Order: sequence, then C-alpha cells, then structure tokens
Amino acid sequence: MEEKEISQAVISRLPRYFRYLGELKDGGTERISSQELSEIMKVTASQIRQDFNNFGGFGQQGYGYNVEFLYTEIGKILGLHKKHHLVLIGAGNLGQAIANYMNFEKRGFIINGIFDINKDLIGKRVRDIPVRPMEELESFVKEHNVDIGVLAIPKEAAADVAKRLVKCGIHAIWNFAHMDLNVPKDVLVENVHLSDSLMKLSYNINRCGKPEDHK
Amino acid sequence: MEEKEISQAVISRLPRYFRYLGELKDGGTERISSQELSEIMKVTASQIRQDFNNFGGFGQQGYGYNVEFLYTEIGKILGLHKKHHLVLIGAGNLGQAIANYMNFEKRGFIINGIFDINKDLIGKRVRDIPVRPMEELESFVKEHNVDIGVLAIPKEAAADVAKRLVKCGIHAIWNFAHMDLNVPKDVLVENVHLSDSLMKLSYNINRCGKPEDHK
DNA sequence: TAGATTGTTAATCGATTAACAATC
DNA sequence: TAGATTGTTAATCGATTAACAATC
Repeated sequence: MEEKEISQAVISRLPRYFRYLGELKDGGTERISSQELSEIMKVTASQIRQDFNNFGGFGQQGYGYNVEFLYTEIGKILGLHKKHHLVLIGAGNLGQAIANYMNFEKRGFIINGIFDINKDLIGKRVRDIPVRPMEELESFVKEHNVDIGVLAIPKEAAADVAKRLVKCGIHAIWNFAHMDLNVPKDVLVENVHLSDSLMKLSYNINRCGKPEDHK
Repeated sequence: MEEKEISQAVISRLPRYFRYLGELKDGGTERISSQELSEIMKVTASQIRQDFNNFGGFGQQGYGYNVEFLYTEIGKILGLHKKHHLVLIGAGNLGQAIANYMNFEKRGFIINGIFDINKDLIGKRVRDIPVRPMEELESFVKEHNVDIGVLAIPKEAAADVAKRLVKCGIHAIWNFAHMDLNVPKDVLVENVHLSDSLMKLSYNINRCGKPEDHK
C-alpha cells in the first residue's frame, strides 16, 4: 500500500484535535461536522477535512463525523492505544514535575525508572518510584523494555546521557534540556525548550504592544 | 517606516539562533558566515540570511556576521534587554520547577509573585518568594507592574484564572495548562502543552519504527 | 583589485484554502 | 428523493531555497 508521507504540520495538529474531541465526547456530543468543529477550534473546515483524510475516510457524507469513533481513531494514529515505557533522567524539580504531571499514565505512558546523579536523591521515591543511581541506567533500560528516555537534566549533562541512552537501544528522547541533541538519524527527539517558548512570548510582547520598539 | 509583518515561522527560529550564537560567543568565535552557521545548525544558509534580513542588515559582504553583535541584536529583537515581571499561578510541582528553572532571571524574566489556592502552600517559600493566596492576585498584579502571567495549574482552573489576569490588565500569558485559553485578541498566549508534545513523539515512534502499524 | 559573502530578487516547493463532484 | 456534508481536486498563498548582483 502507498505510504504517503504525512507532514509534521499535520501531526502537530493531531493532539489538539484529540483534545477537543475528548472534550466533546465527554460532553455527550455524538456527531460533529467539519464546519462545527472548525468554529470551536478556530481553524478552517477545509483544513480539518484535509487533515483527517490523510489517514483515510473517518466521516460520512451528509452526516459528518462520529465523535467517539474519530476520537478513538486519532488516539490510535497517535499511538495511544499502546503502552510506552519511559525512563526519566533527572529527579530535580522539573523531573519531579514531569513524573507527577503524569496523568500521562492513563494515556499509556508509564515511567518505569527514575535516575539521578545526585546521591541525596537516590532512594527517594517520586510517585512511588525510587530514584536510582545513573550507574544502573543501562541494565535497567535493557531489562524493562524501555521506549522513551526523558531528559530533565542540565544541558551540560544532556549530550552524554543522550549518548548512553542511544547506545543501549533507545530510539526516542523527550528532551527538556536546553540544547539540541546530536543523535543518529534513526533516533527521534522531541524537544521542549521552555526558554525558547518564553522568548517567543517576549518577542510578541515587544512587537504587539509597542510596534516600533526594538530599534 | 514600513512595518512588514514578520512570520511566526521566523520568530520561532530566533531563540535557536540566539542559543547557538551564545555558545559561539562563549566559545570565543568572533565572526561566522551564514554558510558555517548553516552547517552547525543544520539549516540552509539561505534561510539564515533571509531570517536575519527581516530585521535589517546584520552582516557585511565578504566578511560574514560578527557573532557578538548578532547575538546582542537578536537578544534585543527578542526583547531580552528589557525586564519582564511575572506572576506564577500554581506552586505545585510544575510551578516550582518553573520557578527554579528560572535562570530565566538572567535573561530579565523576574518572578515577582507566586500564588496558589492550596492553603498548605501559602507562606511557603519557593526560591525565596513566598506563596500568596489567590485573593491577593489582583492587587499584587496592579502594584508590581506585572507583564506576564504564568499558568501552572490544572485545566479546570485555567479559564477562570486567565480571565482574572486579563481583567487586571495582563496582556501575556505563558500557559502550561492542558487547554486552549479563550482570551481577547489583544492578549498574547504562548502555550506549552506537554502532553501534545509527548503525543507527537508517540506518533513518530509508531510511524518510524514500524511503518504500517496504525491500521 | 580580487575574493568572499552578504542582501535581495526570482524560482520552487509545500501547505492552506476554496470549490465542487461524489455519496450518504 | 432532496439536503447535507464529506472526500478530493484545483487554486492560492506563503515559506523555503536557489541564484546572483551588490559591496565590503
């Protein structure tokens, strides 16, 4: 079967669709047209139909889309019907926040292990998961069939840890460190660069507030 | 003077340029050509020159760009030469992580106040800033000339708090809550949707790993 | 001056939107 | 069947890349 490449622009929108459809479903809406959805989400109906059609026909002419079905299908496309096993590197504030924020768990993202170099943190439990020393990383990853490495460590340590993760077979890294990782191209990296995001906001404050201000 | 609108695509790239230029500067590099930078950053030299030229000529033919100058200029464009005053709403794990992660401070982002509904947290100090009760939000914002509201609270509370922030004059929200905010169009919202990011990663794992797998 | 590299225009590519025929 | 709304093709728009003249 033809494997038409789907653009990252489309993929970036899927979680948002998923979110809105989840809310509609929970609110008891059974069906929705691209037109209605476009008004709620503030995008064009055309884009919605194009996006969904990348994955085959989810709708029905004259009817629209079944909310629950569409929700489930997008969930599947996003791989949320499968379990993912994660290790979290870095049990500092951010690491703990990620671990706790994790009602991700109900979406199939399970933190198997937490690691840190800081001896004071080792043995401590975050969300009932003990913090382990970095030395155990490799053996742990291999034993537990880990999918995803989460980097919640300072940028100084990130390159080294990423390398270790890749070496023991991890193909996906969720990177909160303040740098770009240099990994083989079969390794996926999804970055969350908080300061980039804040700078973008800062730019727009400057611009929109007082137009000519950066001179 | 003509105010040509700069696309968000360009703006999204500025923090990354800023990051790399900072590193080059710290590493002692004085000048760099778009060609050299393109190799380091893995983008085209053409895009680099186009991006910079949105803001006027930062380079010099036959020479390239002065790293320090370019770094400073992009910093200014991003508004990093000005101080920003923030209030953080939500002193849970994520809120604390954000507050502590804040070597943002050296970039001019100053957390003036931290707020929470949880009575147990009130009075507690995060980074030496006391957590205040939500009742004090409005008066605090007005007193301290606050620019940016940071929402590190559950989505259930987000809409309401956003409304309160807008009402007392805040025009920029850095939103970590798991929902889109509905605000007047003169209010800027920069979202950090962690779960959207993780889902994107999940999609790509499914796709790249085993091509035909979502059926 | 000659060589290098920008600034900028033109060409290409991709993504979004519009339109409409297919069909439920 | 008639009305509604999708799936899909065509048109538009914007962003990226290529090319090259300007100039340091």
